[in-house]
Amino acid sequence: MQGIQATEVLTAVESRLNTYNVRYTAGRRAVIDSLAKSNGPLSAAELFTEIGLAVPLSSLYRSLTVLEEAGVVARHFGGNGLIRYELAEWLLGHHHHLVCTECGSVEDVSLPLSYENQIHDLIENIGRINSFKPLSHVFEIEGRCLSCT
Amino acid sequence: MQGIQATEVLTAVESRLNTYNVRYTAGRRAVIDSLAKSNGPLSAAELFTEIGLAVPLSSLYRSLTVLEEAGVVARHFGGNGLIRYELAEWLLGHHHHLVCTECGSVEDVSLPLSYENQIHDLIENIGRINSFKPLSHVFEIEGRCLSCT
DNA sequence: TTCCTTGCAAACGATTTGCATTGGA
DNA sequence: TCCAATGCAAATCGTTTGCAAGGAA
Repeated sequence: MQGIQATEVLTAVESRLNTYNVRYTAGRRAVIDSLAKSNGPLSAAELFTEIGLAVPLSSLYRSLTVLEEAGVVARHFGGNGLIRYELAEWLLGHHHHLVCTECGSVEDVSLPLSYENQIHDLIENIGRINSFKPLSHVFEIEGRCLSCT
Repeated sequence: MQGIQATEVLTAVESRLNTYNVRYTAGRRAVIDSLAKSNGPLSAAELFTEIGLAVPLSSLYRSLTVLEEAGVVARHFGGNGLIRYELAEWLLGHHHHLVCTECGSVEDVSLPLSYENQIHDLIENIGRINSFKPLSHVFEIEGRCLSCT
């Protein structure tokens, strides 16, 4: 994990929201806390049950929108068509996802640097071949997780 | 493109649907024709305007469901959260997607075999490291397409 | 006839929005 | 105080379904 430490996440988010003039309210804290605890991206529904019914769904969505605009949360459109949310890359570190086709869970994985370099070079070459300017990429592995084997 | 020739696609689909006892009706033909002409996956809405208003959306969705069950069409959950449809891999050949973050278009790309091998090996290794049994993968490159540069 | 397919309209789940109220700086 | 943030209910979007009518074997 090249991201900052878990304990630092909260203060990092707080200062970032300050510079964006966005209040760090209880509802938004609850979202950040849940995402920081999770070891994979969560859908709105998962966050809802996770947080408890204290925060209504509509507020949850509004929090997610605001937090995304402030750059502390990232949307993630993954296999199976669900929208999931996770902390932004500068907080969490660059990573990829293992998606279990059985139970639907999504787990973060960090790859060894040599693997990331390989992927990076591949993408550069593909972009060059196709006159396409690559900015980011989605690289997910689908399969069976340990508990679903 | 390791898929079969475009002219053969239609007859290949027809014989496959026959073995599945699924009729190859005008509406379904329209779907297959549009997908065969496209050089990237299409959403239901895109297919709708593409085909013309002759086929109502609900029938379009039903066609897509049937064609997917028969294995001639594949769903694809991509960036920006839209569900897009494309011909199955045995018709189209294995490929990846270039997703334009500007205009939202998705273009198919076939990679040189050596690249595919690299990706395959990477995935195998990652699976081994994480005790995760890889079955398939999503590898998409996001960036600016030629006309949006 | 019999079963598959279609069209329309209504239902549905996920997400967004309007508006009046609350709460923090 | 004042504006941002919230809660609720209603609206919206993409997709699915019930049901009755149409069409092929």
